[in-house]
Amino acid sequence: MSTLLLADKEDLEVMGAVKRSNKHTIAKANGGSVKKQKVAEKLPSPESESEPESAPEESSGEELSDSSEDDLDDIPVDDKDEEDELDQLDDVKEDKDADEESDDMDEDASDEKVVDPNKKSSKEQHAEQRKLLSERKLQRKSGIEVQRIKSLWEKLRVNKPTPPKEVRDKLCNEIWELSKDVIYDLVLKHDASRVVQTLIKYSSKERRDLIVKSLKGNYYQLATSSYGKYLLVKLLHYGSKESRNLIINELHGKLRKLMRHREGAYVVEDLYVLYSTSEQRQQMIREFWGAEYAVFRDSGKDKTVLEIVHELSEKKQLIMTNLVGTITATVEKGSTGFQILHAAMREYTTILKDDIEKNDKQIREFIELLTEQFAELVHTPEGSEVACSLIAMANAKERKLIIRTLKNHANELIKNENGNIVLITLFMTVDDTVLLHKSFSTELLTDDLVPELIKDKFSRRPLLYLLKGLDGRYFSPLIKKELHKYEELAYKKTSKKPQEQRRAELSSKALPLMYQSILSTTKSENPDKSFDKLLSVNIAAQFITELILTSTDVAEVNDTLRPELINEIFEISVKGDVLEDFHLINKVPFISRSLKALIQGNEFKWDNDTKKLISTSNSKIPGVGVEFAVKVVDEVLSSNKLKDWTSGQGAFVIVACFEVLQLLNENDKTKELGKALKKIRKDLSDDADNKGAQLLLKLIK
DNA sequence: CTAAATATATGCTA
DNA sequence: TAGCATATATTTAGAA
Repeated sequence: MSTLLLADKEDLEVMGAVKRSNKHTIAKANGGSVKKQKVAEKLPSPESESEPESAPEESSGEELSDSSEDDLDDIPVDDKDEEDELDQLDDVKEDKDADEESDDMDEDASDEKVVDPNKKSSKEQHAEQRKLLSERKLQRKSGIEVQRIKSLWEKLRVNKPTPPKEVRDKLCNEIWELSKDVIYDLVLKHDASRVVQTLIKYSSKERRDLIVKSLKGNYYQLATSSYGKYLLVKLLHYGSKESRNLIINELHGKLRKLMRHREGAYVVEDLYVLYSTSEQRQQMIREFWGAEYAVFRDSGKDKTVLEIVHELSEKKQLIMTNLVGTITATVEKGSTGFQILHAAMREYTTILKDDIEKNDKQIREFIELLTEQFAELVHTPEGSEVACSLIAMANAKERKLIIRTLKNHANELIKNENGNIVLITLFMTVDDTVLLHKSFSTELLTDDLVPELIKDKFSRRPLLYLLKGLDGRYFSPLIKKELHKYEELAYKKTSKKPQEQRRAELSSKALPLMYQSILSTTKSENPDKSFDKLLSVNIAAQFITELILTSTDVAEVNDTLRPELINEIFEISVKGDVLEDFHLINKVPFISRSLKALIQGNEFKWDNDTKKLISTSNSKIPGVGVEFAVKVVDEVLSSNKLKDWTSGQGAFVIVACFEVLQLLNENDKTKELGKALKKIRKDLSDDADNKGAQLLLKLIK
């Protein structure tokens, strides 16, 4: 029943701290799956109604009979009675947790409702029962101590006002004196283990270490206990390196069993994700290789699975069987989201990839096992790696099924740091571009989503891939290498279509959708979703520039969509008074770069060797390049704003225009601009801090 | 492309 | 042991 009785603020603090300390990598990704689940379990939604708290007589024995700990038999009932009076808040939570946890409870609860009106009349019954139970309680192991400790604890844990430190320390010391010899009798009981948790929280390092030592030999039991597991997690959280090491080593060899255990699996997951060093993680994963590694925890140390597998061929079969056994059991248990499992899967996948011909049967089976759960994989780095590798090795039919699963999670997939890589892998490997487009592009490239997607570092990546391929500007060498590996793997068997053709097919379908969605913001009623808000975000503006500079043979884009978008940008960032603070040029420094990019278009680029602008052989894109430069110059000159433009960031825009015009021998315009610039030469030289202005001076010499 | 900035891991000191 | 400093990897910005 109530596994989560211990969920109080302390637990949440632990989780919070934990999340923060891991924000960059795994835990963050994990937050999406495992962690969140747990927190959700612990924090029932406030709106759900609170059940009648006092447990009715009937519900006592049965619900506990399924509990594996004999020690626990009748605790929850009497505890409940007590707790009701002592701490209503907590109990509301607890009862609800209990409901979620066990069906029996639900039934009991609904029974109660019927009885509820009679509650008052049963008061005496209650009193009687309470007496009975407290007698029984005293007979349990260390019963007397438990009673006294608990009453002390009640004083300690009141929250408002929090007891002053001296009082707290005094209470802690008293509790410690009472409990130090009977720790193990306490930790498996739900309320008593809470006492110990509080004790740990307020204790010194030495005392914590003592607690850890006194529980030596009992950690497996603790991990598998519904109540003890929280204590164990607290020990890990507050414990020293040595304590953690002691616990990890004691659990080593039992991890596989723990992973299959309802409670134990969570402890192992926490241990792996939050409380172990990378070396310890490797050690934990090795245990999944097989008995030899479970017994000798250093066996195979500093070696990769592949190295082991290559050493002895008979080991390969054994390790594979062991790995897939644990993985299958855990997946079937419904814990596909566990990160430690993802790590095990990665090991297995590494072996599979090693020889896709010989491992064909296992590959097919593994893919089948995971197809329906694919969305659970993609949020962790390891899981994402597994997902990408499997997609690469899957045949057309399997890919189709995987896509069907992922389609339902397209939004989370593209936004996630690790998930977006999976989407790109799909874009790079699946030949059926019609299916891809239907499953993802039409889902994602909507008026609502696109502005969001292009503002985000991760979610814009798949879109950028469609535009530019694996451009080094947006894809770090590491990621590129990874993606190329999947690509290579995919082309060994399933994928046939030339990469550029695939991307062209996808992007020609996606481009109009992107344009339309971005253009829709110019008509948005909501000021927060307006076009200029979008342009004010650096990476969004950058994306829009890339979009415009992507050449295509889609007529709709060339004839209407692109000109429209260019015009919107022109209206918003070139027209108007550049001296005003709210003008985009002043508000968003990046805009001048975007404009410069548009002025240079695909036709020109800066050559770092000759330190000059040169023409490129790229196909010209209508509306940008010199065409845009002329448009800007005309606007600036005709409205007499040249001086305004050259006095700030805008000067770089004018520089770009001048260079482009000069290079193309557009003599009339160049002369016109040059003349105008010479007129304000003095202003330029006065503006010594403005590097753009100084560049202009050099140009008109 | 390079330099600066930032994030991350690791070691060290009080 | 916590906080700080240092070394190192990765990301981001820069304006000849």
